[in-house]
Amino acid sequence: MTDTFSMGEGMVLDAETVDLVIAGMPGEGRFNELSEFFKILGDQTRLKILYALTISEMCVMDIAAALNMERTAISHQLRTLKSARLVRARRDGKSIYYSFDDEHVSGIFELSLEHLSHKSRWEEEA
Amino acid sequence: MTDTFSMGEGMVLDAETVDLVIAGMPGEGRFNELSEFFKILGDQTRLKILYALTISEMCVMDIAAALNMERTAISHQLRTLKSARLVRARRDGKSIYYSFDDEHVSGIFELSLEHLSHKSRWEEEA
DNA sequence: TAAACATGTGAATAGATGATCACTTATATA
DNA sequence: TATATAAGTGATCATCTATTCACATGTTTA
Repeated sequence: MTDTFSMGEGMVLDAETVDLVIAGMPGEGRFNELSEFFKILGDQTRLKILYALTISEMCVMDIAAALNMERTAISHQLRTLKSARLVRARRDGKSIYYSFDDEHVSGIFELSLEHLSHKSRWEEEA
Repeated sequence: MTDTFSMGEGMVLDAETVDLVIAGMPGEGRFNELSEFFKILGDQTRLKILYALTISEMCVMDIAAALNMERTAISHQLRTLKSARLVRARRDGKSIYYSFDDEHVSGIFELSLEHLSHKSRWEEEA
């Protein structure tokens, strides 16, 4: 038996593995960044906006028209995407045009799309 | 002026782009799968569990000990991860051991970790 | 079989979130 | 400058979600 106490939480079965996990565990801030990033992608409206921006930079009203949604809803989501530095805004007259903030981000996004569409389990069950 | 109506929603500035986006837009189900997948990854506890499982398969109490969290909380999240087919359960006596459901999933996960840790903006601001 | 152990489950609660509405800001133009 | 246009903002509301608590299920072993 390798049972032992750890972190004042109670018995563990495999103390060695638990210690390994704890030792290698990334910091709290790291997990926070990661989860925040995925949270942003965890919304259909935002995903659709990002998809639209892979076609071309677009102004708010055109995005709203393409997604058949209210402008304010799009505006709110664009604000979220902008805060997360996923998209960038550029003013041109009365309109404001949005696009991916950089290729790095659009890269991650398109790569995720690719991997998940690659005949995965999620596809099978649709 | 290329202004025109589209989808009964109102004026658009660039009808061509809007139509392009609409034409190429993946189905609703597709976006649903995608957002569901990212939603799962958009939680610190679940990310930590997944990280732990990259080290080794583990039982519930050991995961709870490693993350310094209550067992029921871990149990609930494991249920979520299992429903999403991200992890698999294997009973061994009193314990139930969890691991990644397949390499495809752990691949996506580790790849995401890699890409985001690659000196991205999120790192800079931490 | 009874007790101990590992995990699962459902209800409850607090906190987060997305869409909508009314309103404001900013720009262009008649 | 007054009006129209495009977008942003703050409050509200309905919904969702992560954790906790009390308890149930399933397994081992004394």
